[in-house]
Amino acid sequence: MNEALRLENQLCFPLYAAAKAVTNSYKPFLESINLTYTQYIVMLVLWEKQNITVKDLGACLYLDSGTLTPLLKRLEAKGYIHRQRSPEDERVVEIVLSSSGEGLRDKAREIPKQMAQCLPLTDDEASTLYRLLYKILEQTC
Amino acid sequence: MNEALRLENQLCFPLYAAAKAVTNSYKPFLESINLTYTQYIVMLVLWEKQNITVKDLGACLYLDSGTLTPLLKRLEAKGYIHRQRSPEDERVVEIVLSSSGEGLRDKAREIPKQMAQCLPLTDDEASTLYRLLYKILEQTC
DNA sequence: TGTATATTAATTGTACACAATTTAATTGCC
DNA sequence: GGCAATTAAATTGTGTACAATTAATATACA
Repeated sequence: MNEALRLENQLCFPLYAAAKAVTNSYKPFLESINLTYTQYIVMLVLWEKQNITVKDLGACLYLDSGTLTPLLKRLEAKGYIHRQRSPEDERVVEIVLSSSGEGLRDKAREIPKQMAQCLPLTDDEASTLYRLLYKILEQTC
Repeated sequence: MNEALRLENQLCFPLYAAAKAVTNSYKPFLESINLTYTQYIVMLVLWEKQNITVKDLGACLYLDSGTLTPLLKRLEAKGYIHRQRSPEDERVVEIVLSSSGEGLRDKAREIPKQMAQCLPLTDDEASTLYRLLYKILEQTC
């Protein structure tokens, strides 16, 4: 028997499944502001920065233009952002928060607290998990 | 300013991003046996069980028929599995490992070790992470 | 200056994920 | 036995993800 190939001996699987479980548990909260999970993390960046290029957004979120371009067009269609070519460099697309997107921030304010209540972790466990996940994110080959 | 909405204060984001990073780092290994990551975890289950219903497979892996049905058809097209309706209950589809799928196990034997070398975690860190992730998986509302 | 190289988004194609619905088969209950 | 309710997959539709290619623009440098 090959113990190494047993599903329960994999670390990747609970990581994969827990990530899906958590993003799914956001859905009821995000539905009320008409966002998917990925759209939500894009809005998190824009609520901090007001504007950012597609390239930098991709670097922040580990997403490429194949994912971002259609997603940003959907956010634009919902009126939360504007997309415009940079006048200095026509290759660059700037994403700018609209006033409607800015207003969404107030409605989102309670979401982190509500989500924290969904997660069955103590503060210590959450900070341990946070540290280990960033270690993976920054150093996995 | 709303600290709670800052990207760096979210636990969900490193979870989401690390899960993607890890499944992506499987790609070079899985390419050699012509599997995607999700197909790989399906094969892990079949290498343990030989056969299983679609329903039970979905319960193991937290996937529904909308994901599994087309994925299993692709695995069948590659010759790794057979799909057959149960004679006792025609609603049920049984997934059975083919001899080609069985043979794939030998080629997969080294993958867990290779992946462990990609992850920058000590054994202790890995087991802590494992425990926290299963806690999330089993108890998140 | 003109051209090769590099950079940035967009596009194309494949493969998940999952909600919602549909279809077929089975079970429960009178 | 007959019909409502339930169950299991499949289907449909939307939205990621990401590799690979393309198109447009900018830069470097001979």
